[in-house]
Amino acid sequence: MSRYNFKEIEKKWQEYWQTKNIFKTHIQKDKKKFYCLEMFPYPSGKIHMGHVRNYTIGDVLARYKILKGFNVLHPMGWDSFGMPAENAAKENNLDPKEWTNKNIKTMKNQLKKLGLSLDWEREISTCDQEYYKHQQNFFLELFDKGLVYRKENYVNWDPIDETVLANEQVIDGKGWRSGATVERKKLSQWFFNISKFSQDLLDGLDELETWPNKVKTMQKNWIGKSFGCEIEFEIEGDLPIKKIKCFTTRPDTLFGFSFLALSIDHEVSKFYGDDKNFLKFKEKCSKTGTTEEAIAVGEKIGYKTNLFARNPLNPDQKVPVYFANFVLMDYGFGAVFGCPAHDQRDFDFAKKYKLEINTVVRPYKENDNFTVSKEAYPEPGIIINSEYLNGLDAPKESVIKTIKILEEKKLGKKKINYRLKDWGISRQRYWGCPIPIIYDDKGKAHPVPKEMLPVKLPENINLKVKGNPLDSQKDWKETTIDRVKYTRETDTLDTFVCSSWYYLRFCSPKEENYGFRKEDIDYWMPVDQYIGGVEHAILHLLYSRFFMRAINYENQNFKITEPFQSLFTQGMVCHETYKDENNNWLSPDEIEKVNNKFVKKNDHKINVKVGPSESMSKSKKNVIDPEDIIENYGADSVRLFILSDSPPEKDVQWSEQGMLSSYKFIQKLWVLNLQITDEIKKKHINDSDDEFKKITNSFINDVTENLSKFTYNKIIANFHEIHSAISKLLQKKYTSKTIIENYKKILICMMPVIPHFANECIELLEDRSAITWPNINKKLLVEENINFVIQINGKKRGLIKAKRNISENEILRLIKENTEINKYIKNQELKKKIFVPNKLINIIV
RNA sequence: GGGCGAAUGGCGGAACUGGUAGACGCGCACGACUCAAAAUCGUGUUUCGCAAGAAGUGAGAGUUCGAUUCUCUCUUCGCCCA
Repeated sequence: MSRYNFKEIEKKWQEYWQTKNIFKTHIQKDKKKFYCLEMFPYPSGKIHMGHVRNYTIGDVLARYKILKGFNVLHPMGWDSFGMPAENAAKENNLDPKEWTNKNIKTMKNQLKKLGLSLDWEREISTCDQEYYKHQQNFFLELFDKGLVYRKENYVNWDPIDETVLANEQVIDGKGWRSGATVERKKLSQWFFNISKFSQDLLDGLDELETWPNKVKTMQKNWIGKSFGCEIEFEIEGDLPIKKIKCFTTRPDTLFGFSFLALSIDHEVSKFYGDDKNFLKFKEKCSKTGTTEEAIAVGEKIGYKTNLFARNPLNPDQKVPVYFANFVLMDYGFGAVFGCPAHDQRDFDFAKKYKLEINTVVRPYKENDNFTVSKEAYPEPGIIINSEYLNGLDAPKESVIKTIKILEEKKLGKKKINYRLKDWGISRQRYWGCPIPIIYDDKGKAHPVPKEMLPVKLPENINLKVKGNPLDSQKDWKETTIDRVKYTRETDTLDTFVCSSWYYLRFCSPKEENYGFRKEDIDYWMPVDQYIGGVEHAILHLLYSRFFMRAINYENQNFKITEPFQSLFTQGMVCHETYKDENNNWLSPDEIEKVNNKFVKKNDHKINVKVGPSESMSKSKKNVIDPEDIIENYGADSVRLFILSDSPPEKDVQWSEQGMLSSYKFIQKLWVLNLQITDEIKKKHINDSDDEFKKITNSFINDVTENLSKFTYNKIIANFHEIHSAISKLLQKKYTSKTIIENYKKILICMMPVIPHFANECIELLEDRSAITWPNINKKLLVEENINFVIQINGKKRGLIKAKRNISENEILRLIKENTEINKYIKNQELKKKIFVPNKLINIIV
């Protein structure tokens, strides 16, 4: 019997799809569209198992929708700007562009070997000037709309490499490459005014019914809407500052006020520029780190000014004003009022500087004499020691009431605050999209005239210079327009900008004059199903949602505001980890199993410690190369395995045995296929065609249902079930018509998962009827004979085979006849019986 | 510290609105084929028990005729934010 030759057959179909341009898409107004998009990869060199999983999940859906008759847009491209290219180029003396394009070529080949239903004619690459010129144009559009601005902002500065570091490049306060202590440095940078859309981005989440709740909650928290009040404190002291504004969500605790804390960057700080002690304090603050986390964990320290703030609700009370390291300039107004009794951070601060701790909220269970002693009480309760606020339910009633009082006295006003900060888009790097801005000799920023776009990234430049390479590229940096000299902006755009609109570009990948054509957007958008890793739950998705709004702002380019109708976040691919006796990581191909023990290959004396299964990563050496697997087992087997063991949203454990078993299963299906084609040639008289039909029908039903619910792992179980069901069926005799008809339907159901195999088998059937997703016959799903469950006192005591819609009395009669079951009831009083039609009866005795 | 989620055999995981717990796969055991092994096929596989039977979905309670599913308390783990 011939084995299934996956190499030959997969190659055959992949060539067929390519040469016949099967997956090429264009607008067909008479057909329903379906836009299936997976997050495009960064061309790092080779595809990894995470890609295989992501793109297989998407491909199953895309192929299913094609079979369902949709006009499916399923594109792929490359998120090709970014630091790895620049780093690799620096290390190996290469051109980032060459390095990137080489990787793209390799990875494209690998993706093709997976047999994905992609329209490669729509391929885009963000480092391509045909792509980024439109991005520069969008930047200028947003600039014109006032959604782009420049301001001074702090960055992580590596003083040795003279470069700006991203947050993830700062490890324990040190530069990842140089090891130098990272400094805070102020740079003038460009920002997108995303915070203008805070409320809109929050409201939009409600529309996204099919997004995972987890992602929506994460976005909600990130936007961080809080309801509170802006209070102006009167200041006493010898400075020209007479008022300081501050935002609080708990104005109701004002009677517990005991200090006012300011950020070291607050405008008041400029009056302390000559104060040596303050400068020392400021330096100490910058050492504790700038991230919010570092501040939360680190010691709370303060610097006492000679100023005092008056309590607006209690004007006789004056409290000291401090600079404190835990107050951030970005949030509120860079000033917070301290209420130690009801905020742990304020409490710690008050203890340290021996400030008053006045209890103004008591727990519901306590009486009015309650005082805070060992730790702050931030929970809800009843207001005490606060004159006219006493007795109010805090914070529910008390906050609203206090704001009302403050507003009446013109001391403050209601305010909604958002945690979401504007999006800093300047990156001091070479390998990114140039920002289309030029500066005149006075340093004023001007947009590059649109007809001069794109601002091309210069090639063949020296990356080994310190700082931003573009900065030292004089002939590029200096430019003359209309005989006026300008210098170019040397920062490039955050690569998140590139991925914020690529889904629009896929609709019109070849359009030259603008980023997209309205007609294309109106037809294809929104993305019906977006699939990717949960690690992009906040930034990428939020930025994309912002970008749609920003492009649409002031000129309605298109109707929709949300780019991704549905979102699916898949889990990671994990693998066991291995270490030798010296705790060095070992890769799976460096070990083997001998006598039930893992030992090192080539040296069986070395025992291998098996660690927990963790997400595949090069550093832990627990990676499996998809290319090797495809080479050895074929694409269909890999696709089958990557879907089989776990639900797509959860992590999946890679297992060599599981992989092998998927491969074997395809071989088994092939054997079955040969049997069937053989059977078709014989001319039987029908034995029981209905049974074949029925089994096929319920299989179609199961697969269709599992497709719609994304429970792809259960589809693989369905495949196994149908395989064993048909194997049994073939022992009976059927007409070839029955077999062809039903078997073809089964193969069609397999097409989304194992397309090469299923297409080959269908071709061998030599049946001319159309290939479309089979319909489900609802009537055939109803079983005539059922297993009726008999429970005595809630315990299962037996099954009775019965006809559908059997009556209660009939079942009771059958129970009486059944000695096995009857023995549990005999001689006992019948108290109650519960009858669930077609399911069970529970008899209580 | 806050938010969200999860916990089911030796392992990955099924179980529709509360109604037969353990589908399907891996692993394991036994059998067939073979001189033998691999491959393949077949049978079995929650635990205890020879059996009848009993127990059983992280722990403890509650609602219910009936709970993996609903409610409460706790434990552990994961993710995100701080």
